[in-house]
Amino acid sequence: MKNKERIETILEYFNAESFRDDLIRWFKEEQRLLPWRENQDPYRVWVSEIMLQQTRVDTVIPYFNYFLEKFPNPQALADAEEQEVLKAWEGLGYYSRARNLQNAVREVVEEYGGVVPDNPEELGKLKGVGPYTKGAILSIAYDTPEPAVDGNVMRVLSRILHVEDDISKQSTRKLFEGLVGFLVSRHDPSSFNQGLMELGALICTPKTPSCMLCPVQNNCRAFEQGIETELPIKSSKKKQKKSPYLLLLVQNEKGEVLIEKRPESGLLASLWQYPMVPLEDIDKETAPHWFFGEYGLKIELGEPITDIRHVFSHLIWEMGVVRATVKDGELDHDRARFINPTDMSDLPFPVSHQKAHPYISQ
DNA sequence: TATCCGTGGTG
DNA sequence: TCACCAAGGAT
Repeated sequence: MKNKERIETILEYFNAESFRDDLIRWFKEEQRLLPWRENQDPYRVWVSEIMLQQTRVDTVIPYFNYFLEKFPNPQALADAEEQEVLKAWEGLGYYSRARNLQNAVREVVEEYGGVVPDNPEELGKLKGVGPYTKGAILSIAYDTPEPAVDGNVMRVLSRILHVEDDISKQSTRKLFEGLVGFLVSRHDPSSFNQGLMELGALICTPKTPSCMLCPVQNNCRAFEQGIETELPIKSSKKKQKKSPYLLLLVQNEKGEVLIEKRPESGLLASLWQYPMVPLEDIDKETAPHWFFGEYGLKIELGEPITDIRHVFSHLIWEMGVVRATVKDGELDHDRARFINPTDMSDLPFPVSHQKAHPYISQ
């Protein structure tokens, strides 16, 4: 297995014993007192892990307390109406978590006598229980040495072990599960897994980690090299923002078409384009008669021609192309002019070709 | 594999 | 102001 070789390479000169001991010692001394840490009740651990998915600890605490007051055990949650459960979840977000949790709890009540399974196979089949939650329940509630890899763990171990894999890729999580599988304490897997997450939450934070306070600083390769803020590698999949426009083909009495020059700096600097108006700036009351104030023209909108979509790395223009004719006024603008369409025969023409650029180089 | 699912905090 | 998140999972 290729992953196994990588794991062995990564851990070859790593002092796992020292790391484990320091981490667990620190966790036992410094861990926050949280409601779900009062005992090892698998049901409480389960509920807490679901609530904590993509959700801050401070946000979860009051919900957790209320939820367990209302549904103190699997039977109580199984017997409740779904609307009752959703009501208790109201404001937490990701409401499918609540529905899945209740469905899974009902399955536990019916299939396992109300006892949360203590093995990976049965646990992993439950709705809403993925690889992380499965490992968290097994290790925290049942002291089983299973990896529980979440965002904290990947960030912490990326730094500790100097792993440069992109943590936004799903395959990377498997690498870290393999690494934790070797590193996890057989003696106290609960404190080890929780310690990794607690370290990520309190010390090894995303932007400005408190390395001077870190209990495992001596075993951190990123700190040793001064690159802790460079890790983890995470390809920001920030989705392109969509910007809807109206692209106007404004014709004067000679049949010429209006084009404008973009600003000299910024996106597509100094390139010519057909006038584009953000859709949100258009007053639908005045359409189709429209005073094109910026250019000193009064125009009348014609029929829509087509839609053009232009994708940049960081944004998307979605342009509705509309024909328009000049009704009145004189062009008065230093960065706009009318051009004879036949002069543009060799230039990209956005109307006739969907994939062509909406702007004109010159 | 990429997207979607919610909300409130933050630099 | 606003992108980026914070103990993921389902599809």
